[in-house]
Amino acid sequence: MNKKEIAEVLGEIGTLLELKGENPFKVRAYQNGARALETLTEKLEEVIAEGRLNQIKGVGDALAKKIIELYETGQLAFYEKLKASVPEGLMEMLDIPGLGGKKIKVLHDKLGVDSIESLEQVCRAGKVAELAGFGTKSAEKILKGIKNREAYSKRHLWWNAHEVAEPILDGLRKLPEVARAEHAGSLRRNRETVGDLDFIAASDTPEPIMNWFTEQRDVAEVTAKGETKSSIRLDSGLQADLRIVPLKQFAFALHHFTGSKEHNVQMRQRALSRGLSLSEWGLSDEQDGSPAKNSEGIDSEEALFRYLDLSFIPPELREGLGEIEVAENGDFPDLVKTENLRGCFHNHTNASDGINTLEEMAQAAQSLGWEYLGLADHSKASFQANGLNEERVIQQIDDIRKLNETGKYTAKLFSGIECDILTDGSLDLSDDVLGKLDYVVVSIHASFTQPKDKMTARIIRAIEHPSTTMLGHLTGRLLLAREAYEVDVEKVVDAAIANDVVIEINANPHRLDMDWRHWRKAAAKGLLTSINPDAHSTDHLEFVDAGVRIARKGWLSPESIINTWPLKKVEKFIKNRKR
DNA sequence: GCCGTTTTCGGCCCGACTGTTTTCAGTCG
Repeated sequence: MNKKEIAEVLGEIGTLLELKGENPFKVRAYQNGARALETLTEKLEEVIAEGRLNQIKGVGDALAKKIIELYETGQLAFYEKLKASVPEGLMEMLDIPGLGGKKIKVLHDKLGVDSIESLEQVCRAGKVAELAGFGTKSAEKILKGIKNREAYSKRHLWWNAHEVAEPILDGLRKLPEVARAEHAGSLRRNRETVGDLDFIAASDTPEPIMNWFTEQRDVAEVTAKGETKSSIRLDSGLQADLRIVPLKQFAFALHHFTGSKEHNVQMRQRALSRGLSLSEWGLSDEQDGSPAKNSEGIDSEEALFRYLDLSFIPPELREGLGEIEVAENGDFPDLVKTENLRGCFHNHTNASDGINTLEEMAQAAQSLGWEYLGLADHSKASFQANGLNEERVIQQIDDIRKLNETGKYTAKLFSGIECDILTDGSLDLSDDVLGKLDYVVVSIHASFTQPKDKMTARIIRAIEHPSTTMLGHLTGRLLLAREAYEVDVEKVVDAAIANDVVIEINANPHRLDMDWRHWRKAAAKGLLTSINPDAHSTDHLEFVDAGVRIARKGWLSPESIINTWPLKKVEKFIKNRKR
């Protein structure tokens, strides 16, 4: 079993133990162990061979033994036995709001509930309301949760969540009682998907704000309403939380609710190591609870980090992945901003499956103030997308050359192609035609189910083609819709570096591929990227903003991103790429 | 189950809200 699969098993053990009513700290130990494996950058094989498993923070002797058993045999007796002792139906009951391990255990032990169906039956029969610790409201809430569980448990694309969140934040800021307001949570951290929305507001008079928040249009349900916190469920199924704190606590609350959980745990541990307790309300003496010395002046996150001798950690880096160690020793790289972009390279026109003409795309790029735009329509194997054959490619090269010569648009147009990587790793167009293009993006659009080693070799062969400039959407994933295909990312990254090939950040909000989790390490090894919107219309060019957010999340600064480079430098780069 | 200038036991991040209870457990983030 590989690292990822083992981490999944450990995580599931945690859930199963939770359902058995085990010690919550033991549950967390398994979850921590799973996470430690997921974020392990070394090869698991080597760590095991060198007997260093239990040196990983969060992995002790017990977990190390289980990891080795899973790694060597693909099975774990402890896990099999545990799984057999918990009805499968209990796992999915955790998705129902208000039900956690303890309540599910009671329902199972007292009423024999072993599935969502049987849970619904006992609720309707009035048996749940009679249980100690439950009541009529609990039963109603469970029934509602069952009815809506698909909508409630669904995550949302960052792009869509952002569209919902923006007007709410604007509305909050316009209220006279609100001194400051921000969004927090995974939206602020630029995660590719968002579970719910978090808003933080500063005010001394929370009541009218809470009323406004819970009475907005599109509110399907108010699930909590208090002085400092309210929760609503929107018609889309998306949940939104609002916290209101006095202005003095705003920085602490904003930091706290921005998270991540892992980042917060580490920050609190850092505070504790200095005899201080950190919460959303401030910093206090761990012993007597009095406010920490000189902490009353902390009115921004910058000041909070400074107080703990850390440089400012940008929100998107707060994932508990080593950012605190870096902040201890100095500053972060100068993260890329949307205004650093001077163009982009993976765009379609109506020659293949885009909806706008070449000229409309050129005009749109110019309106964005860009210096250049690369056109990369599909190649002929993408028949469904009206891909271009050799003849049409030659024609388009000519069209682009002529349009450039008219000087009609200030943005220089590059002629490229999004060339299909065929099943065996060869490219879909003749070498002769590929050689005539300014640049070539290579992508996979078919045969997604090849085994990992075959898929990896296929992509690497395409990378090694002398005309290849960059690799498009590395894993083919569609967020929340289609899994990535199996591929050894590390090997592909190494091959790209060895061949001077760029790996794009596909900025389409459904893709955001290659994943941000790989970029910090890959860029440190020398990999370059291009933030590409994969635009199929002029409107789609704005997707680059989603790509910039992911690049920031991957710790990238403009030097690693070729479409932040000036025209001359980019021209030279893609020209020199041709071998 | 993990971890250790409180080191092999006894902690483990912290607080709000709900629903049930009548002082608090469970859930959630």
